[in-house]
Amino acid sequence: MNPRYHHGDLPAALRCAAVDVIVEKGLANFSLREVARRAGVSHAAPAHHFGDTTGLLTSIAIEALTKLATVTREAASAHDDPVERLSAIGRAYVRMGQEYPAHCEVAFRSDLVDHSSEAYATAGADAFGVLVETIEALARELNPQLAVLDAANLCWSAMQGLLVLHETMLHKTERAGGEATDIEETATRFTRLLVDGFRTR
Amino acid sequence: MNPRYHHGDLPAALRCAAVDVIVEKGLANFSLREVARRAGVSHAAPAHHFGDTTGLLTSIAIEALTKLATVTREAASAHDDPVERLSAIGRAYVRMGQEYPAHCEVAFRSDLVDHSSEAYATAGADAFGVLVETIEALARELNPQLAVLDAANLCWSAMQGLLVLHETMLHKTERAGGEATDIEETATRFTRLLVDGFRTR
DNA sequence: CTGGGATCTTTACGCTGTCAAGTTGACAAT
DNA sequence: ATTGTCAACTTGACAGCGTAAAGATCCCAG
Repeated sequence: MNPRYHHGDLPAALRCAAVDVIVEKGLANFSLREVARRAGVSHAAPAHHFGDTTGLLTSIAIEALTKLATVTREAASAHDDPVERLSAIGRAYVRMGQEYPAHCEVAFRSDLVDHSSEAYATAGADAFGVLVETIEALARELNPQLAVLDAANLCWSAMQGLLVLHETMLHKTERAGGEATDIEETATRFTRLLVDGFRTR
Repeated sequence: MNPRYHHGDLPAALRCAAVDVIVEKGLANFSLREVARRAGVSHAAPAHHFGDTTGLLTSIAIEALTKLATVTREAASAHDDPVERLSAIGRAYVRMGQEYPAHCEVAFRSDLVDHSSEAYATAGADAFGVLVETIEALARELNPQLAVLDAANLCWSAMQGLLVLHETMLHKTERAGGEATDIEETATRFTRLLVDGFRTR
């Protein structure tokens, strides 16, 4: 269509290459030069578009949050019952963590992304909005006095924590001779515990 | 007492220097050479003791988990009521995240620490044990059918997520014109929600 | 007092991010 | 048609980094 200098859309190509690098070599061994190499451009090209490693990773984080909003919104729309909706959102969250590990690894790393970015904030707010809406519906139906924002933050924290700690949890149960648990099932059980609480009812 | 080559205990000195570097320049700009410089030794000395960046950071992660076990155990022992105990553990967890940010930033970063380390696994199991014991007591008193392991994992995930997301949460409420919330208070409210659930009782 | 192993230093190499300066292409005004 | 200008890269150079190999220094066992 509109080929610019050498590429159609170099920033997007660089984002893809970056994701590949992260998946293959890990975030610790990530390098801008390697990214440039894979995209077939000179080593300084990324800096021109993103300025910085932080710039490139922030761009990926924004992609991640945008996709997260889409995925959870879809999952939520498949159910009427708010509890089911919440459960579906949780599953969608951790499923995305499996399907796009690089994106999710970057999304909330405050040392790697530019938190003052406007686009990052709005994308995050959008994704969080899906959760808040669902919990508002849940509150309307099950508990008008529920502190909606706290509950939403707790859900988010729980799923985020699950994503980060799942590997550790697996190692732990493995050591104890237990059976490996699927992360989506765990997310479902977490949701049930969140809604019902630890006490008997 | 027993000064070896140049130091009394170089590995410990290196760990301290590493923590300082992380606090000052962030994990992203961490470098072994800088650590060596601060400890007053040659740039290759760290490698001799820890082999690798991963080795040094794993060592710090083990310190973190050990301290976490101590801190939460202390906090728990101050209360009799298991719900209060759980709440105190949560507060202790996030308080440690504030007091030892470098340690906590490293502790669960699967890309930076060696998960196959024996010491790391046992330290983690010890810290987790405190939580499990408390929740077992809670289950005995409030709900014999509670899935203790799930509940413990959920608590851990929630507090870990809170630690990671708290900065993001602040940015969010700030944008919405809300008041800044203390992380320990948030942890307390999270615990209450976890125990009571989202439904009315 | 004499080896030998542990602890650290020195030297050297390739890779990295960053900066300054140059090159190339597209397009608008003249 | 030429020129000017701007964006999109490339090229070259530099200091800092991790790592590995080889040398120096200390401690202690025999």
